[in-house]
Amino acid sequence: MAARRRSQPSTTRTAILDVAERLVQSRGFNGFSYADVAAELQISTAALHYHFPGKAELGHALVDRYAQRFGEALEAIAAMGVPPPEKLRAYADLYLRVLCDERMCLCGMLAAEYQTLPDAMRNSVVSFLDHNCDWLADLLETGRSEGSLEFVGAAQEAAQMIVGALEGAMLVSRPYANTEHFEVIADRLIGELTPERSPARSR
Amino acid sequence: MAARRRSQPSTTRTAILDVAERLVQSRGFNGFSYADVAAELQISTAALHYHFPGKAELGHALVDRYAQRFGEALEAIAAMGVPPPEKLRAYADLYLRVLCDERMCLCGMLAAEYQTLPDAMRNSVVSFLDHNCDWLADLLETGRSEGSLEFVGAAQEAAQMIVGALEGAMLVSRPYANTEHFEVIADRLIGELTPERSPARSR
DNA sequence: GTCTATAACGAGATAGAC
DNA sequence: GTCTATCTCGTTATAGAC
Repeated sequence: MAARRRSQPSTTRTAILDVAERLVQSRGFNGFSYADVAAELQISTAALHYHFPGKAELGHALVDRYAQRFGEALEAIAAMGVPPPEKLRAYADLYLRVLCDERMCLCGMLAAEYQTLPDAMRNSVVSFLDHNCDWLADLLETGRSEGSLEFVGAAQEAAQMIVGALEGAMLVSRPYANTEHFEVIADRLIGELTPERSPARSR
Repeated sequence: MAARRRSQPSTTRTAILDVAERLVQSRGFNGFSYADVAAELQISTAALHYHFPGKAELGHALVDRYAQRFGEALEAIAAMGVPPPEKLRAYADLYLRVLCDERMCLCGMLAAEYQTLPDAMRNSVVSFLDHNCDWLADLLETGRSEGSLEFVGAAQEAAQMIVGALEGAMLVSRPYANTEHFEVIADRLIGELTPERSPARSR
């Protein structure tokens, strides 16, 4: 029972985070309200304020939880025991899975609203992007040294491009309400990093 | 005097659009209010309602004007009498100039907030993206047939990737409050489309 | 065209009972 | 932990005077 209490961070708190997360990812931090979350959970907004004193605190908890989960997903991919190109594909699939749920990446959404965010949230958004870039740069460098990935210049810069391009792919895909738009971009990105065994036509 | 009146769509109306445009590009459509615009122009919100009955109408006017200006910029580039790679660079520079002003692309911002937008605005955002893709696909196809640009697969798909990647580059660059992040991505994008002999980096 | 005044509503937040 | 009730403020919008 003690063990259970320790691993149970209040079921309501988690439910609030889950609903708020989906709302922010689909409508933006400035596009949802405590009332929206409360209505969906059939509780009062006062209950929300018990768990999260203000919207800023809720937002901060959201992005921190998201970043932690994403970080765990990255570790899982890193541990996967497949070659770098497949890990790169698995990375892009993380984004695709979010998009399939008709959501934008939480931190991509918050990046758009960056200038209106509380300070604490801003820092967490930048940390998320940095962490992704670092992880990717490491993967890219490993792949290049093995010969399984090909790119010019610094791995950090190639990583920046991948993160930016995937976030942008999600951004422009959602208005079309399909995932093909995203997949086309992800495929091209990965294709450009993968050595060509059968050279493409070029004059 | 008649000519003047014809080419003068009310100086206040234009001023409202200018201020609102900047606010939406920096804070989002859900992150600004009539009061913000009114305060900056030192007029009342009632005056705003005279020119634009509601926020939806103002938003629609904003995105339509933006799309028209962007379209004119594309025509100007198309008419430039330089080879396709330079036109591609000029295209990326359109985005860079927006970012230098600490703004997101208006339609990129609205794409993030897409699910909260009035219908009329939604359609205009999609039209903007489509127009950009079509224009780029045409440029890419021309470049490939000339041998000045290189890419695999359909021009439409390569164009989708460029639009998505540039929008994403703006998105992730703004939290870093510099343009280098964007420029790194733009340079890589262009570099990948340019045959090896001339790396041709500007700056 | 622009103003003041105000209505109508929603959002974020707090107090205090249970 | 959750509720009801309430408060304050900001936002959108309208009415009517000038």
